[in-house]
Amino acid sequence: MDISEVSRRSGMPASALRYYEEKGLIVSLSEKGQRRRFAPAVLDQLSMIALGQAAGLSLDEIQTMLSPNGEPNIDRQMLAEKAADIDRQVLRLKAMSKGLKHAAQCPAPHHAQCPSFQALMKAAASGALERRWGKTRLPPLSSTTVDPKDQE
Amino acid sequence: MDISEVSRRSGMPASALRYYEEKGLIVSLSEKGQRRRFAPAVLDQLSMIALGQAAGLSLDEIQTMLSPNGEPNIDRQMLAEKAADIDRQVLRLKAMSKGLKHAAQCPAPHHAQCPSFQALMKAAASGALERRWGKTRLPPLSSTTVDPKDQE
DNA sequence: ATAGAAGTTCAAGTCAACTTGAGGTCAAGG
DNA sequence: CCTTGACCTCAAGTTGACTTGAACTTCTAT
Repeated sequence: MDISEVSRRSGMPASALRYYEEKGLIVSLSEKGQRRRFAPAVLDQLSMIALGQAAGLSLDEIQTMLSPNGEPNIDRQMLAEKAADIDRQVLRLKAMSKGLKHAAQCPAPHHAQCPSFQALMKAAASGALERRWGKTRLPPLSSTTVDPKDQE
Repeated sequence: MDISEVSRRSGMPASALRYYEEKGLIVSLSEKGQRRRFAPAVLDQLSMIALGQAAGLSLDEIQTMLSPNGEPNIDRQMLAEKAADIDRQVLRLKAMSKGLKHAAQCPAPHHAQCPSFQALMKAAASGALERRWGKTRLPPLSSTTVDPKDQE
């Protein structure tokens, strides 16, 4: 498969594929300067990458999970920790979703002043604010926002 | 309260507080060039900001949710969409957590080759890959990684 | 054989959410 | 009075994951 086919089938832009290869997350056959050719298995790997990203893992983390390199026990440890992180994240997200759903149909003129919204959020916030999670930020996660140039 | 007290009580660095004020997420009393003084309510707002971030909202989105400005009905709509986004994200995260937990104690030498891991991941990936979520990326989310300078 | 579509490399740009640094102000304590 | 330290502003730097552009090469189809 050439890069355009992989791009088409995976949904990822060719530039991203080159970037992943440069980072060592995927491999391509043939020499440098020549056109890349990919084995079909690369599609599975791209699924894994996308999934890992959806779960909040960095490319570096995904790489250590997928590549057959150094200590394998550190892996297991790390995986368990990541799973725990994700579980905590799930709890926070559930609370937030609940709060947002309430706010979406709350009769109060402005939800920042709505007492029950405040109560929900305050409950949810305990634990969210206690510690700041290093550099951990969450992005827009806008499924509904599809800016036009993405469609090109 | 002066900025250092807000910083201490909220856990956010002073630089972030200035940044939030510049962006219009919080307000301070007194003139420019003078030292900032904050009303106690700012702590609640900071909780909301942190919580919104934990739920994957951008500062811009948080701002439109919190500020008493333009159309209020666009708000409701957006809130409901965000809640739905978050629910979808929860599903993906649960699948990922499950997969990771399995991988953490899977007997296969390398989980990329473990059949049941692959099955789990493949199931989870359906939907994660179908569409790419605009520019949506997820960050490290490392609760366990506390780099030393954060403690300073 | 040759146009042009599609590929290549490498450097530089982008974006969000901050942080860091330089240089300046101001109030209080010794 | 003068130093110290907490504060101020404004500009520039950081990080991760890519994207974009320029300049060049290589397939593919006519």
